[in-house]
Amino acid sequence: MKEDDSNWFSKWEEQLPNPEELMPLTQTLITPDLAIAFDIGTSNTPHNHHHHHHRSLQQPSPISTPSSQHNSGEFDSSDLGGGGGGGGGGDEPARTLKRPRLVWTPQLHKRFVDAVAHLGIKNAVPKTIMQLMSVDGLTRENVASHLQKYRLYLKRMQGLSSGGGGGGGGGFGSGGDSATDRLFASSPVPPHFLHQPDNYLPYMPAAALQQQQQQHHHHQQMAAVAVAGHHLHRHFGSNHQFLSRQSLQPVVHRVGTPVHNSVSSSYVDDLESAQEKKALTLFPTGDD
DNA sequence: CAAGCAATAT
DNA sequence: AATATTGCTT
Repeated sequence: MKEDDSNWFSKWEEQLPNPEELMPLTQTLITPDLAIAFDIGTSNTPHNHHHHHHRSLQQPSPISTPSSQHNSGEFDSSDLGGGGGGGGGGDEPARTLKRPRLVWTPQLHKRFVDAVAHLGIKNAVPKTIMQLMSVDGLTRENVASHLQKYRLYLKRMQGLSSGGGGGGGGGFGSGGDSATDRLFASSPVPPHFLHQPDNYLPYMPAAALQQQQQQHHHHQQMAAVAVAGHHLHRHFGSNHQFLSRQSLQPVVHRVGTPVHNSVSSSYVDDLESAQEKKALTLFPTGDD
């Protein structure tokens, strides 16, 4: 029996490239206008009239999508977002702008799980998780939706497996694992997730609580947001994945806060289940 | 308003 | 299928 395409696809998932490797980080992917136009609205920012809308939501990433193995670096990213893209005449699409669907890559999910783990179940609410993840482009709703699903996944698991559940690579319902579960299963589930949320870590989350949507730091953080231009099809031809990075804003960021943002830097993503034990230093504290 | 959750929509 | 969105409750 030959392993069908799913095989390479699976491997691709696991070996998921880190942003650093793929992203030359040549330019800001999301323009400030766009950024504020979109996600900030989640909290407040009633209305900013900005008649300037760039539609450069995504750029043709140099990334070879799994399917485009032999991509020639063509940018067919085309419209996307609508930005209206090319819409032609109308350049007032800002109102109807829709964000592309977020693709939860294993790496991104890992970040999500890490955030939840470090926050504790109790403090792990969408807004906080979102802030802790520090991923540009992530909205509260993105997280909320994912969190909901994730909780269902956890519950589902508590029922059938007490032992294999958390194991990275564990978690396989006997016959009940859907592809969705594969995503969730790709990251190690902290043990206390599966139990009753007894009061753990009564302290510590303080450092994590930052109020700011706008990111600061002009350094490498990890932002791996992939957006689907169209429906995801794992077929050759049309499949674009874009890794976006943090968009740096010219915003003056105050250093007056005695609290260090070590939050973001405290993250160390390690791929434990990876075949390769390449320890990814997402936050090279040394290169600073 | 934010969060949680089920149902529903795309 | 995977996410987003909506409705309703807390």
